[in-house]
Amino acid sequence: MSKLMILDGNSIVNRAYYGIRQLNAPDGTPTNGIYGFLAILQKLLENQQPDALCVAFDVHAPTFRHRMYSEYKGKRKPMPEDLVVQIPVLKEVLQAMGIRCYEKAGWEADDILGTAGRRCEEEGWDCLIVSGDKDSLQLVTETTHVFHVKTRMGKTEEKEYTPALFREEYGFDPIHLIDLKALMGDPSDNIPGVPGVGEKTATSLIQKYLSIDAIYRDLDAVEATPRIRQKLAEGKESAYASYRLATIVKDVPIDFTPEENRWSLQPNDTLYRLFVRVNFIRFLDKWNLRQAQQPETPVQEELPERELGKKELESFRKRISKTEYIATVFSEDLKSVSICDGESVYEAREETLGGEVYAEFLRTLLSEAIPKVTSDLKDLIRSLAEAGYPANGFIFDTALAEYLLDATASDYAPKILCLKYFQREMGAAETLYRVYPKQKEKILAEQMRKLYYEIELPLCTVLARMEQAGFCIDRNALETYGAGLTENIARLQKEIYDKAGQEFNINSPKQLGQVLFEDLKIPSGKKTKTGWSTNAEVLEKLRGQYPIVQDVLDYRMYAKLKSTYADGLLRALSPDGRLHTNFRMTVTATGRLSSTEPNLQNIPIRRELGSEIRRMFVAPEGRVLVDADYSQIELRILAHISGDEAMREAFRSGMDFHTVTASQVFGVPLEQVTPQMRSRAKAVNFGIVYGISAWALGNDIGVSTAEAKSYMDAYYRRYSGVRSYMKEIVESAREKQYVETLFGRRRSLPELKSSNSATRGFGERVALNMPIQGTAADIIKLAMVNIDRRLRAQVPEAKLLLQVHDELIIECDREHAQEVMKLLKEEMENVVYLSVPLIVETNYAECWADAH
DNA sequence: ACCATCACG
DNA sequence: ACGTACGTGATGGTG
Repeated sequence: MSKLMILDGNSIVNRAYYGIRQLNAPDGTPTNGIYGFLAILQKLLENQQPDALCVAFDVHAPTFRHRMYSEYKGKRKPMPEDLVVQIPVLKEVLQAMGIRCYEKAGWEADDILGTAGRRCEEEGWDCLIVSGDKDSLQLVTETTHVFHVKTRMGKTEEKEYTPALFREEYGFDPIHLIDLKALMGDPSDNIPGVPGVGEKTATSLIQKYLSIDAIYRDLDAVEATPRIRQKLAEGKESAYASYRLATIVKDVPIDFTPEENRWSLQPNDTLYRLFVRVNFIRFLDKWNLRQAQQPETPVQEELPERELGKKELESFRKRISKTEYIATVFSEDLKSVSICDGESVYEAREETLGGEVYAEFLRTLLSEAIPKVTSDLKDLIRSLAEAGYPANGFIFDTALAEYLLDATASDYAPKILCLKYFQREMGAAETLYRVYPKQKEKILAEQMRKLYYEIELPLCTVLARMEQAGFCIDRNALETYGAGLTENIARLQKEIYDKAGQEFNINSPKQLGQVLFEDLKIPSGKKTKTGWSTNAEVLEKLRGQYPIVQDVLDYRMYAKLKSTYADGLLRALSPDGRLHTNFRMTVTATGRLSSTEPNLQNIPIRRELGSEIRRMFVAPEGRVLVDADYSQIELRILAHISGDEAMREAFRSGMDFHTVTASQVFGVPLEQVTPQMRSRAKAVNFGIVYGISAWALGNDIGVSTAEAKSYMDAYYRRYSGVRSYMKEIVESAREKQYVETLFGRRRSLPELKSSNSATRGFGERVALNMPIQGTAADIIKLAMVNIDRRLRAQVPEAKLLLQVHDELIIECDREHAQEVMKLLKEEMENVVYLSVPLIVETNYAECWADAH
């Protein structure tokens, strides 16, 4: 049998809009509703594979229901403005996809869904109604199912309602949903129902009597309290009116046949251009859309492409040494490179030219004299260095540039940039050649020259060297440590099975939740999302009362250390006995680096057992590790940019900042600050940096929201400059749609325009946090560039190994340790002058644990 | 592919 | 009435 799928357009786009984060087209118009709609549609197409497809929309006009009942509100609250503007674009997209949209003045989308369902039944089709609205469940029959989509706690839940499933949940047939609504009403639509009868009463009445007709046929026989019977009697008219309002119409006068909606996706140029325009690159790939024709206004013909032969090499060398710049794109194995000089695209291959000639060609190409643009420069420098080629003359990295221009984009590959800048596709080398001048102009116009040319670009070389150097690991010690963990895991596993009286997979939160909170009936295992929450915060509270919970906590700790660290790091260890991480420069929204394969920025330290792992991060014989870390850099930056004199003074005094804060917030002399007061003050300080709410703070330190609020009020009284700064930065962000660091790094904040209060709240917290976290990132990056330069001149054997956001680790010969510590402290503390001192603590030892 | 969890600053 | 810290990455389980 054929199947038609019909979507309730307004309700799905609403779910989509609230379900995903803010998203904008390059021209700044919001697109999250459309994107979410298409994401839902794409998933549905994959799972349901309908033969026919269409969408129903509400029309903004009074319906027969309004005429029937003047108070009728129609669908819920008005659509937010930044979703309203997306609807025409969504319809444009649907049209380009060849999907029919139905709407009819005087009826709601629900009525069109009902009509579609009936016509399908008449024609012998199955029908699947997709909606985020429960009203349409009254339409469920054996052949018409309702696919209900809802978003809860940030995730989407989907359910396909059959008559059986509906009965299971409600206890009566789908058609009687109308009777239920007739009794209980619907405040959001202003359907009155029977005053005084709520959901519970209404549900049990309908379960027993099925319909309002049956109830009113013999009201005196209805089993209910006299009071309820009285309400029912008084509300009879209202109930029948509500019944009519709640009934979905199944014969809207529209032309509709399932047949006319037969559908499969036909890629076409209009759709392609539309997706490029709104930057839906993901769907281009997912739906295999390719440019079919040349764009109507071609930018320029694509450049001719040819392979370089041996004989041409000499003249080619001369040619490129005279051009202003060229773009180069290397294959991953470096065995070929394509080059664009603005007139042609050339391909040089080791295979054709021969190893010797190709190598010689590369050496020329990589000289300082030939200015080159590329993408992912840091990775290229590292690959080239590992193959024995020094890389010189790279003047621009398009991915890195775009990261400064748009820090929250997810992909900076040439292909993506090409679509973004030229709305078409071309070869990678040609893309880089053409994108470079445009990006450079923007970088300069946005005052990012220093950030780009003096921090990010030079940092590529520094990071490439750090990755290549790698961190030396004591393999034997790590293996022994891992074996110790294994023993403990086995012991705890046995213990847990014993106490639970059954065997199960402790690593499965689902099974664990089942065992703890259902089988063992441990109480207050509240907090559900997709089941029981079993995280450390929850278990911590039950630990004292239930020995098995303590075992689970221990088990978790050992299992984590074993899988991620002991086994994970050993797996990543190179034959040279070192861990070579990959620093990623274009990932974070704030300007920080990230570290992968392996991540060396999250090696344990907070707990004793975990921090043992840092003993296995060592210096080779005769060498030491020098560790330097900024003390309270983020709070110092806050003191600087907020201009708060009290806070600045606290840092200038050189005393422990959290203690000073505690003394001021709790109004006691410094020497009377207790450890608990200090720790609470510390939490408040952190909260301020993150963009605090009293609720979250209270939750974090285990006091009531009211108490947390009193701390915050005291904090703001004492540091009033911080409060006014926080106000100002959010205001400025709202106005400019972005925030920036001291060095001019930006993060755009479309979230602040959202009509969704949660999204807006997020935007506000980001506005508070990004300038602080980002400035700290800028500062340490600049320090790294300077340190690297000085080390190479002054202590060439010393090597930077690792950066962990506010910490640097260097490996050097033991006899240079003092000199390196001095150099680090000097460079890090004086990299920039703020209104408060930057303080760096240094230390050295043979392993990371002792050096920190 | 996505979630829950947990490691870090 | 709701939903709540900021920024990351790796792992094992699950559908």
